[in-house]
Amino acid sequence: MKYSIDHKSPIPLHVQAEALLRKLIEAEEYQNGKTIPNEVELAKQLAISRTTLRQAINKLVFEGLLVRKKRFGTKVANGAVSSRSNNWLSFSQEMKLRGITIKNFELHVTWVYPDETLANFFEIKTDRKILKMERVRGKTHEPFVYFVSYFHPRVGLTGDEDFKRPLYEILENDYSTIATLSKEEITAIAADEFIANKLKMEIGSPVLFRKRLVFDQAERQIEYNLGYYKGDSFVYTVESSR
Amino acid sequence: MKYSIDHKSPIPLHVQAEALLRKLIEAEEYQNGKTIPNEVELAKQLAISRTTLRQAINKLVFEGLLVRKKRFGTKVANGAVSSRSNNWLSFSQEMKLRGITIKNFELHVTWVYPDETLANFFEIKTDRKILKMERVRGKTHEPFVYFVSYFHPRVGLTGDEDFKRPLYEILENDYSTIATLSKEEITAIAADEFIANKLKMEIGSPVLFRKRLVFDQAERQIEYNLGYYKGDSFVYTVESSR
DNA sequence: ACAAATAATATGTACATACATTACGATAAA
DNA sequence: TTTATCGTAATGTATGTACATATTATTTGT
Repeated sequence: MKYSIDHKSPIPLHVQAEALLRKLIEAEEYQNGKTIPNEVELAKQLAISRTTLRQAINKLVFEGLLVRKKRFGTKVANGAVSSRSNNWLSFSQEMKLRGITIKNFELHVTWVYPDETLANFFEIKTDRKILKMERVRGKTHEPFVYFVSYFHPRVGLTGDEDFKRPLYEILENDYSTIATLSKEEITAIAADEFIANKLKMEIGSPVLFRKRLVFDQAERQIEYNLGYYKGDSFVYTVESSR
Repeated sequence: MKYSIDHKSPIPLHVQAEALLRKLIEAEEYQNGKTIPNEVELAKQLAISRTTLRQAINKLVFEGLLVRKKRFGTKVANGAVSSRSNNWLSFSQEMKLRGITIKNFELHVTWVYPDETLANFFEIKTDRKILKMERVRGKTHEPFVYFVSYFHPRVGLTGDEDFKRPLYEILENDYSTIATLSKEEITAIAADEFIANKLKMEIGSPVLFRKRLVFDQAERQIEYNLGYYKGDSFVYTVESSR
């Protein structure tokens, strides 16, 4: 066992255990589809109680990373290895499999000071930095999707943390922010007067309405987005309320 | 206390407790923003141990329905009251707030036998019924969005279970299917040769690509969708793989 | 040889218990 | 009046223990 648990650390044991399991899965120490050691055994190895270990495993099961099966054991979910499988890279790989080639994408992540509006939205002060993420996805030199997302400081990103190493590592050390889930709902609607006016487009133009729920252990936030075509690029505005 | 827990029932106590809390929140017995009784007290009331009660609360916290705060207590998440808040009804209400009126929507839910393709996709036999959900959203008599979704029998719907009472009630009694989360990712892309061919449309036409992760405690499933405009209606096809 | 009973082994459920941590409020000291 | 300190009430963390349940593997009976 390469890694182990530090009983003197202020970080809760179950959180450490969760992180450790994540690492082992990601490093494919525990491989795709294979079972991990049984709870009693593993608890003994890590020198923690089975109850505590289960707390850690539960989270990963809930996330879909691990799958429990009685008598058989707990295995790494098939095709779901590591948190990487939901990120941009795997996305483009999947697209490739479908015969779609995607080139020239850009990703820009920065910490910025929010303007008045955003600060209000997040209910923080303007001197507290938030994470800004811009994504441009393109195909043969023509970018056609542009995302801008801002994240509340409390929300430690949302599952595709893998986009940029250094940042990922920063977050990796603060496991209190890890249990984050997001849920999205997107609808294609026709712009009515209100929206058409707001976006300076004609009534009836197709608009994407995106509702995004981000929730960590602490609180839930809702983000609204309106997306529309502008020329030959697709613009995604962070609209929103809470 | 109107409801209580049946210690003789084969249904696990923590599952019963979870269901009970859900009911109380939904019935607004425990109101939006208000704290629920403290854990020690509530455990005593329900005649279960605090540990067991916490197991139930944990799930709801993870879902975002409840919010814990030390010293203060556990409150019903603000603006998130009951599972209803994420469903179609609340959606249209929100739209109304934004000045958009949505009328004439239809919702059709049936249990159907899957065809060969779908059965393959879900890895079930063709004699096992699956849930089919059709949604039409319209505005002033013109439907502009059409959804078709199929759900794996194991997945007990995904959070907007509230669309039709009888069915919701069926599921309500099988709490093993309740801990379901879904995660969606939608991208607007320009159709390339592959897609254009598949959907019989011109290269470059705007297409929605939807990737949907549904995972319950047992397993994770991925659903891919391609959406496109056909005349003045929007068609959403269930594509995909697992 | 094959079916039925049984054992073994993993997770699942449940409890009692203890102490840690956090944050607010009240009280005391400067 | 302001600042420290301390008490308290909630959740947070952690363990030990016990028995239930489901599933596979083995043994037993015909």
